[in-house]
Amino acid sequence: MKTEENQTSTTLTIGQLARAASVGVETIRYYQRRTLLPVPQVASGFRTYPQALVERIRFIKRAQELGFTLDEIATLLQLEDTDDRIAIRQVAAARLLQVEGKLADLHKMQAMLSSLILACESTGKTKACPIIHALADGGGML
Amino acid sequence: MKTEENQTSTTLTIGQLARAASVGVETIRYYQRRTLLPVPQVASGFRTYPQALVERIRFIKRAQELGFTLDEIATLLQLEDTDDRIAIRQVAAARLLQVEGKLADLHKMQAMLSSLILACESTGKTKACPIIHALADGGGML
DNA sequence: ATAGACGCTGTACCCAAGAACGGAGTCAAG
DNA sequence: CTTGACTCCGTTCTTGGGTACAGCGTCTAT
Repeated sequence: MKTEENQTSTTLTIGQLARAASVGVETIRYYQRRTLLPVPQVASGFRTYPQALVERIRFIKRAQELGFTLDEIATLLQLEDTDDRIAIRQVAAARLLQVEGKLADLHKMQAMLSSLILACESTGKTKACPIIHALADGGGML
Repeated sequence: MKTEENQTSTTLTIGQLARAASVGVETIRYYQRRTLLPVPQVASGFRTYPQALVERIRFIKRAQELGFTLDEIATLLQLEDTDDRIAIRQVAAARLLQVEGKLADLHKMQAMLSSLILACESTGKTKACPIIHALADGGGML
């Protein structure tokens, strides 16, 4: 019988936890170093991890998908317990602002790139390539 | 009389070049290592840089503002001489695709964050904070 | 009892684009 | 001739989020 199915079933080894949460073992250790995850103190031999940590890791991963940094996520995890809605919203709002700033930057880049490509396609070879030209002396657009 | 104004006026020291192009001296050396900039071979004492390099550095900086990596910029600088429009457009188009991919990601993040913040503001304290809740069990949105 | 699969600790490495530093050489002015 | 500013060269540090070892200990099935 395999270790996997035997083990009291309420606790996991780090490898089982990693597989259950679809991350690498090294990732868990890294989160422990960052104190995003607790390090169970068991002293004898190997550590045993409660299954609740699977959800905690998923929390972290979902927050990352929304662009939160691990530092911000650490804050959110602390706020999770206190249910301090205002502080939680502040973290989320700060993140939203960053996202919107980045969006604005990228929209500008998109506009310039696509217009330069278009200009390059429709310009005859008599003139210098508009893309290079724009970069070389940034005539107003940049 | 200061060194600055004396110096044959067609060439610059690395520090003057850096100031003229609004970058740090270290940045110029870094670009030299990356071969984005030539290293003038002068042998005796200090190197002297032609003023044309100011424009070359500005080219690099403008391209960076459009999100090109230094590797892509190195390619563009090579293509500048050959005027190979098709290759230039390929580089620009590849960059545009990346920008658009990132834009799509950020739009999703923005939508989720703003709806979560709104939900959190309008939810009474009887229920768990929707932001935390969404991260904790990702009910469909994530 | 032993092989092989895991776990533990600590350290180093990856990416980009520089920034920062230390020690030595050089140059111009007073 | 000394001072101060600059240059050169090489090396290390930074940020974020991990990954990859190396060298050991431990657990478990056979």
